[in-house]
Amino acid sequence: MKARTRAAGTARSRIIRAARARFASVGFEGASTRQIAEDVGVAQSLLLYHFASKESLWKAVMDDLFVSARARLDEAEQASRDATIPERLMAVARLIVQLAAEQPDIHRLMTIEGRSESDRLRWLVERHLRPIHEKYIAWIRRGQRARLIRSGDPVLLYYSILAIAGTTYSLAPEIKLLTGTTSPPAPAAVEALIRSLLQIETEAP
Amino acid sequence: MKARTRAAGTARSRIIRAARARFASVGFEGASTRQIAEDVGVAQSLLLYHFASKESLWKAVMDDLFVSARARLDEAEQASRDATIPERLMAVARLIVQLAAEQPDIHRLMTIEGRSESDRLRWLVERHLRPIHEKYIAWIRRGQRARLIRSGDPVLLYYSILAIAGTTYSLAPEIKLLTGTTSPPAPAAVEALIRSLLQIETEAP
DNA sequence: ACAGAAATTGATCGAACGATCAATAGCCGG
DNA sequence: CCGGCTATTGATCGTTCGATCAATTTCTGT
Repeated sequence: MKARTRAAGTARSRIIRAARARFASVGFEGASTRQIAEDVGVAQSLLLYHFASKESLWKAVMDDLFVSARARLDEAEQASRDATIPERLMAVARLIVQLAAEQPDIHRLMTIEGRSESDRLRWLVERHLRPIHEKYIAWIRRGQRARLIRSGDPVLLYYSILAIAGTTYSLAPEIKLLTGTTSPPAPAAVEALIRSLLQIETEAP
Repeated sequence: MKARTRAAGTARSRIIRAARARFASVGFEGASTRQIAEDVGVAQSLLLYHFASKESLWKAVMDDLFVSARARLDEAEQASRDATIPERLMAVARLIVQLAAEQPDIHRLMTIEGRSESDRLRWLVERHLRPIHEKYIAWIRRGQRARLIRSGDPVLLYYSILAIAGTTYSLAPEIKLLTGTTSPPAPAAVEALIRSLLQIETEAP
């Protein structure tokens, strides 16, 4: 059992990593299990041994992504436990920017899936997105009631944060072609933009 | 000749419209010419008669999209000819928001293509994106020199405008599933967010 | 060392893919 | 009313897709 998990783990995780990259660049329908298998260097039939179908492989990729993301979000929440609501929100936003910069595939995968009402999107919303999003949208509401965050539809504000944080890094290939710039913007610059957007005053300690 | 163009026009344009929807929802690789043909109600071979290949169909979709978009952008520029740079930029931003709301497929298509460095992206950047983007990025620079727009990387600011304007409407299915909201945010609310982002003072006439 | 379970492979299925092409239907100028 | 072009179709090619399965290698517990 221990050994099985370890042995399968390495192959499984290599498959998940390759699948994440493929799904992120050409979408679910465009990605092929054969191409993913070739990326990893294993037989195509091995993919469907570890994951019953292409769809369960996709779900495994998403689970893998969100389990670690949610753990880090919980950390950030705990670390900012004693701060004001706007600053707690900015702490979360900072982590979101950081995650987007480290793994632009996250935003790519979500924008690919979020645009058409599919069964996969429904699964993703109920399993991962709702628990995260509803919490932070509630935070925005609290901040607005205290007049510490600009007014306006909290959902719109929340998705704008995700949009700014993600787009900058997920569209890096386009920006590179357009400007010739090789290195993407620093997370701190993106964070400052989000602060402007929410009209949160910079702390003056 | 006249009759050919008209007769071909209707079929051609119906194919382009259906192809745009398919490419926007499942990406280039995921879309199939057979599925598009079925949407239109014509034979699959007709697609490859009007457009030599799947790739030229995609290019025709993009041309169709950008020709009208650029015309409307030119209009907006002309109409705001005598305003200050920040207000001219806001006029353009307002139109971008409006376009994104009317045709969310635009943003979907661009975010699908912009994430991996493909020949199609190179074609898109050189043919359509560069002429548009470079102009407005230069506008942002001018506004910053006059201290009328917040400082920071102009490219980052520009892509943030596109991100906020587009994401709100292109991720409508996700937002609908998450919140149950049926109607997307009003363009005016999105425009106000962009104004906050750029730290452009509201006109006080 | 060996039995049994787990991991991995190669062959193969039917379906769908992009593309090609010959045949036909529809139209317009004369 | 017909001759010539255009638009449209249906059949078909080779390839690739997701999936299944039996055979084989690799590992593990005893």
